[in-house]
Amino acid sequence: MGRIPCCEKDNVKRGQWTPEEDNKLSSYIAQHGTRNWRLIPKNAGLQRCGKSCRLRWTNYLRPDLKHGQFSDAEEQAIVKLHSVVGNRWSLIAAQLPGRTDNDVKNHWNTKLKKKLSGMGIDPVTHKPFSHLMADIATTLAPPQVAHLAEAALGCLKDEMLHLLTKKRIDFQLLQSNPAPGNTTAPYSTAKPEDKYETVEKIKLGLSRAIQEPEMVLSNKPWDTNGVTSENFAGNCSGFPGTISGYQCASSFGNEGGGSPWSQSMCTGSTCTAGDQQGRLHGKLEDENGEEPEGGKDTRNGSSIFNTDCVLWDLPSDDLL
DNA sequence: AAAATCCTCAACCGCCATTTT
DNA sequence: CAAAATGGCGGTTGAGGATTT
Repeated sequence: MGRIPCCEKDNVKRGQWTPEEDNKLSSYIAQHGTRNWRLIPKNAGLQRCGKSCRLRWTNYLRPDLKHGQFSDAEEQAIVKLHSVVGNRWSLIAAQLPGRTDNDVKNHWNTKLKKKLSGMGIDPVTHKPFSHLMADIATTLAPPQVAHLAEAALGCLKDEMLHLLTKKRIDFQLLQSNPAPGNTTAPYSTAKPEDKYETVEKIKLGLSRAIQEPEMVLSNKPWDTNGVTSENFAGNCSGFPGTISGYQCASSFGNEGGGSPWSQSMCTGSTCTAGDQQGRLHGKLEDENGEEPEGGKDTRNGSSIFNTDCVLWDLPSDDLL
């Protein structure tokens, strides 16, 4: 019945590969190829699981792999593709010659996610955080929106505190040369207790917003009283700090008024992962070996955060 | 200079679809 | 057709180097 196990689990070496092991594996594969991973470690004289050998080969030893820094074009491609297919690392890596899914995943998790967050863009949806808040706000009643707004501002404040306390020297320089009209230094005296308080406020605000189900309105206009998207935005715009041009106020309740980035990457409800995922798949099916449009597009020398970037324009009948 | 913290990335884990027996 | 292995994938972990305190 079935097939024999790929390896004896308890007689297998784990952990980092040594240069000797790499040599054995590389030379064996150079001679015999990668037909059967179960047999490869045995035949190559390695005390490794076949799966471990496959990973080592595909992620590190393959001669066609690129090692080293990701270029701007590669980063831009990853961000674009991620906005279309999400965490489908193998699909994304397939569009980046010489990069593995593991490379792409690691780079995303350690660098690109932070870059996007730092710009005020949610790395999951690729929408500005302000748009997400507006989306949520439209489904909540005014009291809940107020709590949510408070929580959101708390989050931003907390993030600013973190940045400012980490980059103390920069902040001190800023204080000695305050920007015109900005005479306040709201975070200069921030104490750990303040930060803790903020976190507690966020938790409280969010839980209050969530724990009022009876106040949720269904398709009911609620902006005649209390907090509206506009005055929520107004509150937000009062926050001393916009992130890379993403003014909270300019995005709220104004789909067309968002950033160029948001327009090109995800424009409100038109950004549906399933739809565009299919488009990518259609592209991957292309067997003529030509570089996809997205690939060319990413090599135009523009920066990763170039606001002119455009998603692939592919036929919608190529859906998955 | 030492300790603590952060960051990167190779490697592993577990799941799922496919393949093989 | 069923059972079990394989291959592939995304998520997670942890060692070790870098940076900060």
